[in-house]
Formats: sequence, structure tokens, C-alpha cells
Amino acid sequence: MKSTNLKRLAQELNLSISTVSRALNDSYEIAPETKARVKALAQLLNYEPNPYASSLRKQKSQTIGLILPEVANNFFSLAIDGIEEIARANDYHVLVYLTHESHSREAAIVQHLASGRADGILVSVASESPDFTHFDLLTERGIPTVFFDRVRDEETITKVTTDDSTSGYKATKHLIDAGCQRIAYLLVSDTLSIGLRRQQGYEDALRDAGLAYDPELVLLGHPDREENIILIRELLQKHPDIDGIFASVESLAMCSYEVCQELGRRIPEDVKVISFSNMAVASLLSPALTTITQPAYEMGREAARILFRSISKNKPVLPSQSMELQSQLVVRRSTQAS
Amino acid sequence: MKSTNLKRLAQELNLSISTVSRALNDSYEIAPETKARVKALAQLLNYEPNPYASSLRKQKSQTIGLILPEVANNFFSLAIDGIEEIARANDYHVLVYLTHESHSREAAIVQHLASGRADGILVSVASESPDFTHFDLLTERGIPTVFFDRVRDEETITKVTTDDSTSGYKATKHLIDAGCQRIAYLLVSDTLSIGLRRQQGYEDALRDAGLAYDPELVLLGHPDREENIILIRELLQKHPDIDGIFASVESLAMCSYEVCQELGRRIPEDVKVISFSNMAVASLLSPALTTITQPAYEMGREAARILFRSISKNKPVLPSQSMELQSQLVVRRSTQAS
DNA sequence: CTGTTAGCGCGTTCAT
DNA sequence: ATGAACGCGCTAACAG
Repeated sequence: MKSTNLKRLAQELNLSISTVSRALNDSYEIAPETKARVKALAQLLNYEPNPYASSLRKQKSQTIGLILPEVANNFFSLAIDGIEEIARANDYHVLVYLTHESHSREAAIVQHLASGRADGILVSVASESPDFTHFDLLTERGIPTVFFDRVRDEETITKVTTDDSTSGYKATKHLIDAGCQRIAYLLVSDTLSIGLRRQQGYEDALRDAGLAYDPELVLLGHPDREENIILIRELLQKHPDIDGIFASVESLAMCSYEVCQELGRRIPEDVKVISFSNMAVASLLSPALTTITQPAYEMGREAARILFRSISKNKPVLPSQSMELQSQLVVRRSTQAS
Repeated sequence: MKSTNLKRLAQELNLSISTVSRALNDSYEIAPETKARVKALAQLLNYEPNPYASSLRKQKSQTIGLILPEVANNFFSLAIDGIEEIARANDYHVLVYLTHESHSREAAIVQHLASGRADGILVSVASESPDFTHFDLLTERGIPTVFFDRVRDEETITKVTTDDSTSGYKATKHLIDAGCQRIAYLLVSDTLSIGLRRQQGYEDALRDAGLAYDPELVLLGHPDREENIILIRELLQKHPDIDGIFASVESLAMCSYEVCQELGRRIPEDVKVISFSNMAVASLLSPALTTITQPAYEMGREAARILFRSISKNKPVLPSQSMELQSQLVVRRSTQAS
């Protein structure tokens, strides 16, 4: 059965197409009785307006694009959840694209999105991206774009982030207070502020505690998981005195756990690990574990809210709308001894 | 700067719109030289065809819809990953919708998707959905639909599932072999085959081991997390002899962990827990934990592949294309004692 | 209050 | 090998 359109409704009702259209859109200039007739038939025939015809005409897609590095990760999953929630509240649809940390893939997606497929875009940047020039096209085309979590430190960008240096400080201090002397830092990317600001906090905490900052203990991660395993293994073997690990992202923490198990280094007895992450799961299971938990769901919601504000106003996104949320140091201790 | 369209390109090149269109689509009847000129300018001006105009004309959206119960869950995250991968390989876009287990929300999404916004749909059904009638509209409209993981046992449906009863059996047997005598089963929904078939395996394993099947130990879960916490707490308090829990989905396992901690019941000393899930994270951290791991990524890919096969052939999805993948019982034991 | 007309940008006849 | 013309389904401006 072919899907019904305005023409069909108009014919069956002996009305003009525009009248039917207006009736369905609750135009004030249509007789209530006509409206009722039209709506009744529309419902009967399961009429759904063709969104593409409508988008073409209105130059609005009712769609936002969401560009993420990955999704098999609790943080971004929660972010999607928050974003979808707000989109739905605005009667918008969400297109999801994954970069898998690849710069070229990210650039290709952005290029495509310049077509007008989406009215606005939310991005968490791939760790591999060397710069932000590939996003310029969106600005030129006047497509509102809001960055969240994975951003670069640029004034001209609208972003939603967390208090990364503060919480990096707290995380490191937590390890120090727990007795760690040689703390490694696992950096996710040297172009994203997320890792750099956390590192700042790490260095500050070491200094304040009178501990030496050893560049050898700072590891720059890789987009590829296997590669990270190798790098971390090397690090731990070269520096057997490492008694603490601060991972800037969940995936690096995961790798650390694997390597520690492989090397027979017990957690948390031999090595204490703390990570930025949203490992609700992990925290529940391993009560001794501490994480720095970002308000992922809230970040998604806030980023989406800012985006919709500028979509509805038909204005470019104002950098002044940038906001910083707070992460939480979550220490899980159950009644049972570890 | 306004985005460029065919008209603009045609004007600047002194060609007709149709020639430009054909050149960009590599039509055989366009002079190679003209093609080159057109493409050069298109590239220069960052021309991107308006997808909605194109969709309207071609009656193809280059988009698939993905309907999920939730996403803050490792299984569905991995599934998205696999699906996006295949979609991208087919030059398709992915719209994501979350039902949060709500039937009405699911019905509304399906109703909307009957508009033609997507050329095909992938669904994992909400636990709350009492039946499948709301999907009939898609069939009527000829929109290919493939169900995965959360499906109902209906012959007429195309689906990708795992060997649920077999692995339910294995999971239960694992607990029995570990010494459990009173094993609770946490059922996610009594309408979805996923939970029922796993329960079948559970009952079979009990019988084969000569253990009594006690209906009191089977708990029907709730969409709401807090509600589950209460239900599980009641269950454990009423039956303090429970020494094993088999959760049919990850979320119920999470709730169990929380309740056990709250009640001071140690895992795995007092209560052993096994769950269908993809808690890669959890498994890593809690070496003693066993999970039944579904090939989530693969399921996503297979479901998407089947969908695209029928999209490209312009045929309805054949139920015969249904496939069953295998889950794996993953026992994690590290070198360290728990 | 309702109908007529004119595009939105693209792909596809049909003509030359 | 290229151009002119039409229509996908919808909304909006302009009648009346």
C-alpha cells in the first residue's frame, strides 16, 4: 500500500491541497469543522507528512548531527542518552556518526554535514585530529555547532566541558594520599584540552605534595587499543616502581587493568589506578576503585540545549554560551573488605 | 555564505542544471572534459548536494532508523558501533531513537518512521511492549524491518538473535557447578523471547541437575531501575538461602550487585552472580566474575547487513534470512586470588 | 475561510 | 553531448 500524501487526502475530501496542509498544521484560518474532517481522515489513513519534502521547502531538517569518537564507552553512551532526550523534547531527530578517533573520517563527516542534512551539530572531537580547520566549513555555512568534552582550547568555540584541571588535581591527590609515590599519567591526546588540562592538575598536585614530576611517567596514548597495551606494558616494565596510574580516559584505564593482570601486578595492592570515566559498572563491582566521574548525561543535555537555543533563534552559536560543569571524585567503599 | 547548489554551478559554468547534475553523477553521456570542469568547481565551492531534495526526487532517504530500548548499556553501544559501520560502508546515515523501554514511545517512533524518513529499520524491542501490532504499519508501507536481540517469537519476523536457551542452560549449569543450590532467575520481560528462552535453559539445567524449580525464585523485572532494586531486595530478604543469581540482562545484574552490597552479602563468597551482558569492563575488574557475552558488535553488523540486502533489492525482508549467532560463556580468572 | 500558483533542489524524461 | 521541462510532496504568498 502506497503511503498517503496531501494530494490523496485533498482528493478524497474534495478540498485543495493547501487547505489540507493548513488544517493539519492547525492554521487559524481554517474552519474548525474542516480541520476535524481532515484530521479524522489523516488519522484513518495513517498519514505522515513526507519529512524530506517538508525539509526542502522549509529549509529546516528537524535533525541534528552527533559526531562521536566512539560509543562502546560509558561516557558517550550516557551523552547520547541526554542528547536524544533533549532532541526529542524539541521534536528533532538525531543522526549519529562515529569517527573511531580518525581525523579523516571526522573531516569527511563534517564535509557531508555541510549539505544541510542537519540544522545543528554536536561534536566530541577525535583524539587524532591535529586541528579544527575542518570545522570551519560549518561556520561558513552558518550551521550551529557545539563542542562537548573533547574540545580544543580556543576562545571562539562554543563548548561544554568539565573542570578538568581541578579534577585532575583531585585525582592525583587521591593517589598521593593513598600512599603512591611514583604516579604515571596516561594522556589521551596532546591536542585536546581534556588531556592537557588534566595533566596540568596532575603536575600541580605532584608539586604541591613535594613529589618530582618525571616526564618519563607521562605516556601519550594511541587511538589503537592494542598499541596502548604495548605502550603501557613497556612503561610498567621500564618503571617497576610505578605504584599509581592516573588514566585520562576510560579506555586507557581498561588497558592498564589488562596489563597489570598480565604482569601479575595486583590492583590496588601493588598499583592503584584512578581514571576519568563513567564506569558505573566497574565501580559497583570493584568497591575499592575510585573514579573521576563526569556528568555525562548532563553534559549531553546542556550541549544540546545550547545548540537548540541557537537553532531556534537562527543565530550562530555564541561562544559566550560555553559552560563548565563539575566532575566528581567517586570513591566506592563497600562494607566488605577488598 | 549561502551553500552552493546545482543552479549556481550551472550559471558559473555556462551550462544547464541537468548537465551539471549528470556530470557530478558520472553519467556516461557527458564529455570527460566537461565532467572535469564541473567537478573542479564543485570541489572549489565545497558543493554538497542537498540530501532532502535528492531524497524527495529519488524516494530514497539513504537513512536507516535504529530503535533501541536504551544505550547506557554495553550491549547496545557495541551494537550501534557495528550498525554504524555497515551503514557507513553502504553510504547510509543512522537515525537513533531510544524508547527507554516504553511501549507508547516505541509506537510513536514507529508511527513517525512510517513517513519514509528511513529506508529501513533496525529494532530491539522495548521490554514493556505487549505485542508487535505497532510494527504492522511498517510492513504495510513496505519498509524493511529487522529485529535483533530483543524480539518476539514470531515466525513472520526477520531477526538476528543468539542461542538464548542454550546459553541460559550453560549459565545456570555454571552456577550449579560452582556449588549453588538455590538459584534465582531475574527475568527482564515476559513478552520477549530473550528472557523466556533463557528461562527455559535455566529450568532445564536445574532439572538435569536434580534441583527443584521454585517459581518463587523467578523475578519478573521492571523497566524502572529503582523499582528493580526494591524487588530484588525483597527477593533476597525473603529467601536468604539464595546462593546464586542468574540475571537475564545487564541492568538487572547491576541492581543485584547493589542490593548485595547493601545487604552485606558478599560476591562471590555468599552469592554468585552470572549475567547475560557485555560487561567487558566489569569482567576486567572483577576477575572472578563470569558473564554470558553476546556478540553485540557482530549482531549489529549482521542485522544491518540483512537490512541492506533487502533495501537494495527493494524487496520486503524475508523471514528466512533470520539468523542465530552464538553467545559465549566467559569466565575470567586472573593470576591473583579474589 | 478556501483555492491557485509558485517554488525549495534535484534527477529524469524527452528533445535536439 | 547538452538543454528544456516536469514533478517528487510540501509550504507560503497572493488572491478572492
